[in-house]
Amino acid sequence: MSEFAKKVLTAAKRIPRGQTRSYKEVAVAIGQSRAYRAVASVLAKNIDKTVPCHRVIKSDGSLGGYNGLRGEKEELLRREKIS
DNA sequence: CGTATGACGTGCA
DNA sequence: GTGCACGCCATAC
Repeated sequence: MSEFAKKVLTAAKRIPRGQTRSYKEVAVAIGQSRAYRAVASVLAKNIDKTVPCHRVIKSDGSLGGYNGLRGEKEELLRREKIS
């Protein structure tokens, strides 16, 4: 796994439960603020269960994609946020 | 090695 | 406020 991907996954793991971070914020967190595109690509191809990638959303607050694991990103996030 | 694609973001109409 | 087009980085083919 590339270091970049590792950083992305780590950043995602650092996201507190009940909260969300935008792809751009994650990119900035790993030191590559302009790689938010790559962040999305990495997360898309690396569906790691150890990573709460469902907490990573778009900057405007939209859920974005999240396809692989459940497909119920909305409900999952909602449950975490409300709790 | 070069081209195309994607869970995006920002700007302009 | 919504929609379209361009730009960005890394990965896949």
